Amino acid sequence: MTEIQLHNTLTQRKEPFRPIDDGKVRIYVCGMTVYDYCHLGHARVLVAFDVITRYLRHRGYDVTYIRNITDVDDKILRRAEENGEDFLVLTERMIAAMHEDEAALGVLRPTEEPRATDYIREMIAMIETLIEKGAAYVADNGDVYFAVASFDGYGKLSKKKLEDLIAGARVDVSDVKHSPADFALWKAAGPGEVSWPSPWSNGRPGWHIECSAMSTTRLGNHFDIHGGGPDLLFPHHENEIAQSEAATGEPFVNYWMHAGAVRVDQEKMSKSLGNFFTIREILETYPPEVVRYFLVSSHYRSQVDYSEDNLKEAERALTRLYHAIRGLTPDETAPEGEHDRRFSELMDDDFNTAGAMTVLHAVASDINQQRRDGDDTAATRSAGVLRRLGRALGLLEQDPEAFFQGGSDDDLSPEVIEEQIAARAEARRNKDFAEADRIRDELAEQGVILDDSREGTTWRRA
RNA sequence: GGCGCGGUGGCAGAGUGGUUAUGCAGCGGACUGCAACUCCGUGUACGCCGGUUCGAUUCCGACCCGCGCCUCCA
Repeated sequence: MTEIQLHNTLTQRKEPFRPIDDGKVRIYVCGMTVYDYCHLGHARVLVAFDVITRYLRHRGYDVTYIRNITDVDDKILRRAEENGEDFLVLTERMIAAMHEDEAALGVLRPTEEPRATDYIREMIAMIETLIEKGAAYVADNGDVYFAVASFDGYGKLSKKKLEDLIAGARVDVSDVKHSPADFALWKAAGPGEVSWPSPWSNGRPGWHIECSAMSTTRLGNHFDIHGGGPDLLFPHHENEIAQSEAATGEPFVNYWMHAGAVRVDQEKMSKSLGNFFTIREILETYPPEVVRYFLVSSHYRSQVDYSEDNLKEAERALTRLYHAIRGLTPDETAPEGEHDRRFSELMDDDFNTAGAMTVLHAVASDINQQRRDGDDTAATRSAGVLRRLGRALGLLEQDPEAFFQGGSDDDLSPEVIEEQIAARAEARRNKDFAEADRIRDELAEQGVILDDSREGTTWRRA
């Protein structure tokens, strides 16, 4: 068994993965800010780290996976105000929606999902420590800022130089910060704004401090992996390192992992650009597992382009895999063989899911051949291998019939389809091929495709 | 401007110092009443220019192009 190699943003290269505690992995991923529905970019991160944690478990690690929920911030408060609702009502609704979306995509729930509002006390304690250590200061207006210049390693993750950041910053004469690069740990609230009491002002936490407080509280000061979306690298993660290491005096995280961006029409999909597709929108057109297949079929660090063609292709490819196991009872006790070995080799190499996908297709080819040769025992075993490998990626977990025939209530019912198939079989027996073809065409128009075989006719929805 | 990533066959997308993944689409054949599905066969691609090498798509350098971050954003 080879050693897992993973790409570390900190060192910008692949490194052998060695957890701090043998056999245990502690991982923290920055989750959603819950003021709107999840878009495909969120799905990318959700699925990427779902695959990573699934695979680490598949390899036998005891994984503690923490993914936070940011349930208080300026965007949330603004949106709640626009909607004329309490921000807690908004965030509860969005959290429920997020859980629905991720469940649809086959994303397993993290070990824990801490919410920022439950960690205000820990954040205040951390800020107090930072002030005591001289790494933070209280501004005249009651805000608290992190003094970036006090932290030697600032910029080590994003490879930025402090001088450049200061030189490039916009000059704001009214700014209460000592340096333009300093960032807020605590923001004093205005009249009527949501706030919590603190030693400095009634206010709310800055964005970055919540992740430092939640990650170190749940996982300890020093843990293995920290992940997130590509745009969190700077400033969010850079600031997390500065705060956490300044406060604890310990190294924060060993491996930083960042997913690639999702693009649409040559531009990054993002909320600020307004060009995003929400997960629920996409699921109106494509089965959830197709969306997952699409995401998993490229490497987590590479950029992906959302397009109808790409989703359709993913659908055809996934159909091929399900078709291979359709009608079989996969034997998952099948001994591990060359395919398992190759799959692990690829996945060990920085979670190369795109490569691993070729193994799934190779197994599907085996199955198709074995079935054609009438070797049901071999086919059943191969199907077990396919199921096993698929599960490590969160794919092929459905009953094939559900995948092929699942539809909505306004679709043609299975009973009607079966009747039509019987009628067509009768016509074929009578050599009335015109009638047989008419029935087949009619079903096709309603999105039902017939597959004839020696054993009879099966159907699936287009 | 600073920092970083990438340019692979019709498309998507892995990978490798020499035997050219995989999927989709296409083409030929088998199967089929005809199709579909499936099977067999078929495609010699690695931005440009130099260098290293017996040999580079793969290593090094320059260049061109695209993208991301530098502001809230997964």
